[in-house]
Amino acid sequence: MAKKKHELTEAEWAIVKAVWDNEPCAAPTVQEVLEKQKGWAYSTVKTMMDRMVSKGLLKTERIRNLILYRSDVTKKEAQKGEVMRAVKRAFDGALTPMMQFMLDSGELSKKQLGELESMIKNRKAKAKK
Amino acid sequence: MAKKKHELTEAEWAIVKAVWDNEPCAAPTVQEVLEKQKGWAYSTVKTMMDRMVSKGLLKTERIRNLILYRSDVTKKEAQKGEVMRAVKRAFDGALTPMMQFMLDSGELSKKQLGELESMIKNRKAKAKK
DNA sequence: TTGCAATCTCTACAAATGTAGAGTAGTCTC
DNA sequence: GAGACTACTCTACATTTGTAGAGATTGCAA
Repeated sequence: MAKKKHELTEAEWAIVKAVWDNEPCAAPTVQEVLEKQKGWAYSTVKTMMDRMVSKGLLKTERIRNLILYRSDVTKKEAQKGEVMRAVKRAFDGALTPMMQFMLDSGELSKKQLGELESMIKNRKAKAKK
Repeated sequence: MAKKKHELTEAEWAIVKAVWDNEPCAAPTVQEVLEKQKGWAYSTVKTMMDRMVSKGLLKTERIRNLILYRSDVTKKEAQKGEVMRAVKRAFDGALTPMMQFMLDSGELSKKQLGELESMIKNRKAKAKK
């Protein structure tokens, strides 16, 4: 089975995050969360969730007439899909130039840079093995 | 004037890259590039390019009946738009977790890690000032 | 049993995005 | 001038994504 591509739309992100935070949960639960964040109506949310089921992003379990939703894409999978899409589009698939771009953005504090440096050292040590 | 948000669609990326590589250029030039890459017909490309003009991503200059296109978004602006969209969607707007995620991806060689480490040190030194 | 709340289903529409063919217009060469 | 070539214009359609109201169904409490 081919590796599934997880490239979520803006609305799908909002929904899957709400599901991650509440799963297993019913559609009205997700709708309440997104009513506050986006002002979405129940039928909006339900429609999109059912589409996400069709797309393999969510899965359902029926208990009597209640439908419980669970995510079928992990947070890491979704994040990877988003990151790799950005890398592919904006940096022709090259991870390092994108990291350099982010470092050059000037939005990282000295502390954050220090943390990243430590992480890189750890990474290098492991890569040495 | 508010800062424009540059979040390009998949097709827009393909087109703007071709324009960057050839500007100023006419639509048929872009189409030839994308015919090879995507199999797109002239009218497909022209339509999308004109929509991009409406969206402020490209601009035109008419010389007799020939229309020359130029990008109205720089590579850096477009890259920033893509990166920040990914950060916002997948990491709730936090740059550092995304960089950590990328470091954890295991796709960087020891050499690349070393280069990044050097860059971070430079960045830290500058941030100290 | 009835009424109400909760949830689901059905259906619809709009905008954005992707895709393209047919027709028109201008220029250049013969 | 005619024809060929190049580029533009006009128009259309499909899919995807976003958005939602109205109606139907089920379960529980009174």
